[in-house]
Amino acid sequence: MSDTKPPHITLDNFWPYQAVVLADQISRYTLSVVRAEADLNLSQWRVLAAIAEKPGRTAANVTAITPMDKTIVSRAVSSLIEAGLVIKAVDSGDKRRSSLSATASGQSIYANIAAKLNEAMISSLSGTISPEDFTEMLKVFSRKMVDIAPYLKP
Amino acid sequence: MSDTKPPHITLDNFWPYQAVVLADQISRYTLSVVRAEADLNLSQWRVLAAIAEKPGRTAANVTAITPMDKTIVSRAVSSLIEAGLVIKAVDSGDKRRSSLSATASGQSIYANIAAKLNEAMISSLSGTISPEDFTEMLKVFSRKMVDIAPYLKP
DNA sequence: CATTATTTGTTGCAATTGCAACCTTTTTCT
DNA sequence: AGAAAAAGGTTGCAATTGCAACAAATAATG
Repeated sequence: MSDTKPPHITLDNFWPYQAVVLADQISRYTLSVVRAEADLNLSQWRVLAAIAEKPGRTAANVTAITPMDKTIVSRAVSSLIEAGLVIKAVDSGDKRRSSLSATASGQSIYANIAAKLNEAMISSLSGTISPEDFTEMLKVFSRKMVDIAPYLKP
Repeated sequence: MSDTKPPHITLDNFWPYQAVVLADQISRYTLSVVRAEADLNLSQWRVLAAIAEKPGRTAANVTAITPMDKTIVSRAVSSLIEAGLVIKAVDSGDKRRSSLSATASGQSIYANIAAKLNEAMISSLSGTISPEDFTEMLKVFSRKMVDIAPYLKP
């Protein structure tokens, strides 16, 4: 289908690498906000966000939508519970799983940080690209992920 | 300028988070290829790539184009030298810096892994979006991050 | 020129992560 | 039903990272 000559690949024109660099910047920025607003690390923040935005998720659910493995989620949940931001309720039908939800305090911290992150990201968009175009780009991004997935779990 | 109602943010519609998830998948896939082809970790691979694609770079140069801090680069360079993939030449004009370059063995490993990664990523794009469009998209993303940068280094 | 500040790179140490092994509870298979 | 396999979580340990403190060399300043 394509007989285009293989282009010379360097880090700065290899999109997967650029995506990694970008994500690293996003993570560092996020971490700085999270640290300024609460005593949490990035993993804990991600788990709290996943639970707060949709109460009732189990650890496995959180693992599925997150770039963390179950080890990290398990530890993050423990510390969030200890910190009083999350509570765990063992499922009555299946004693292996527990549904997680944020306490009032957890919800409040989540809402506060989410608002700050959202504001920063939104403002970074203004004047560069329309929200519609950006949404379109995001869809492409997501599709990429699906395409790449088969390579990922060999 | 904008009085659009604040949308409800969740992880799956918050683009910075999606970018992080995508990057994580890319990194994991890259690591699997790197491990299959050489005895290197991700940091070592990134440093090797940076040096092999443009010989003469210093550790500071590598740090600048990479999502790693100088600590990690320093350690990666040490191990790459020890493994015989990279050599270091102290700059005659400025004895603090050393210009780095890949040995024949380092070049060969680099070329091999880069080709495999490139092939996989290209094929993952086919039929969804052209590499050019995708690169364009990434540029927009990068510009975003430049906008955010002021928030980043407080 | 002497002193102070910057740049380049390295090292120690604590925090975070990744992997594998493991325990329980369900599910599947015969 | 009973045995084997799978799912949901947890824990130990080694590898990797991040941060701060340092040393050495060069640049900047009075």
